[in-house]
Amino acid sequence: MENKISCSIKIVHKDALEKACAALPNEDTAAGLELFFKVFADATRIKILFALLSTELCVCDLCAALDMKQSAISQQLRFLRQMRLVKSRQDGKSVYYSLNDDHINKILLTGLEHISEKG
Amino acid sequence: MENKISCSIKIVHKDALEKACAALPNEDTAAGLELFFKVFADATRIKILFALLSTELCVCDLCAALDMKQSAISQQLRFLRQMRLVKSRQDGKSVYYSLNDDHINKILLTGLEHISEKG
DNA sequence: GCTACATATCATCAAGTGATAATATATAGG
DNA sequence: CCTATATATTATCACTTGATGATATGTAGC
Repeated sequence: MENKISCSIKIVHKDALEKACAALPNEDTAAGLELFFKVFADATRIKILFALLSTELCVCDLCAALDMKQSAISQQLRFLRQMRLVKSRQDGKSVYYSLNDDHINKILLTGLEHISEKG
Repeated sequence: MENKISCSIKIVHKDALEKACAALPNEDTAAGLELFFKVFADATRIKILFALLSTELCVCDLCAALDMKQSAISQQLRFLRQMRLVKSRQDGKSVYYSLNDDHINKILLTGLEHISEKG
């Protein structure tokens, strides 16, 4: 029998299963991680963040840099603002966006390292 | 005129725009980063990775630990395998999965740090 | 070969996502 | 106040995604 027990229908490995369950994050943590990584899981948002790494930019600048429609940029900026990754300040008719999180650079670099390692 | 030039319709900031464009990743890099982060942008995959951090597990174990259908687990495992984040070995009728990437722990920790900082 | 079990794959479907066009809001200048 | 510009918001739509059920593949024991 080694370390196997019957679990309703299937056979599972008792010790391993207990370890696995103990290692699992709770639902809130899992959802939080999912949301955190989702922010970076989109090419448009990634480009916006890279652009803002170099300098503060208004919405128009981002539209020009990414060659995308203003509404699309604004929508992604709203998401990034809600996630507290960017902040905005108004000056005249323009709204200037800049990064609001010191870790963004590190996070993006982690990703870059990873994809450069894989062929 | 400060630093503004006319760009087709809108007004952009020349210096800032040049910096932003220079900072942009190319399409391949952006797509690679998007894919990389997408792997972690799903609660089911996150749970699988956490579970595998603790020990090697067969598909059945993961189904039990996450309380999900076998086909759903297998699909996510296939994706993780294609991304080279996990590897599998067959032993009898079971297939055992384990992590195939040293950075997974670090990446997950980065996410955990980040969400714990935000209220 | 037949059966039982474990895993993989496939088809389907509901939900989420992101770009677009259209519209609304806000600001500056006359 | 009226106009032009900049940004935000909304509705729509095509596309993606992830879970499910059904089915196929594969392995072990008889």
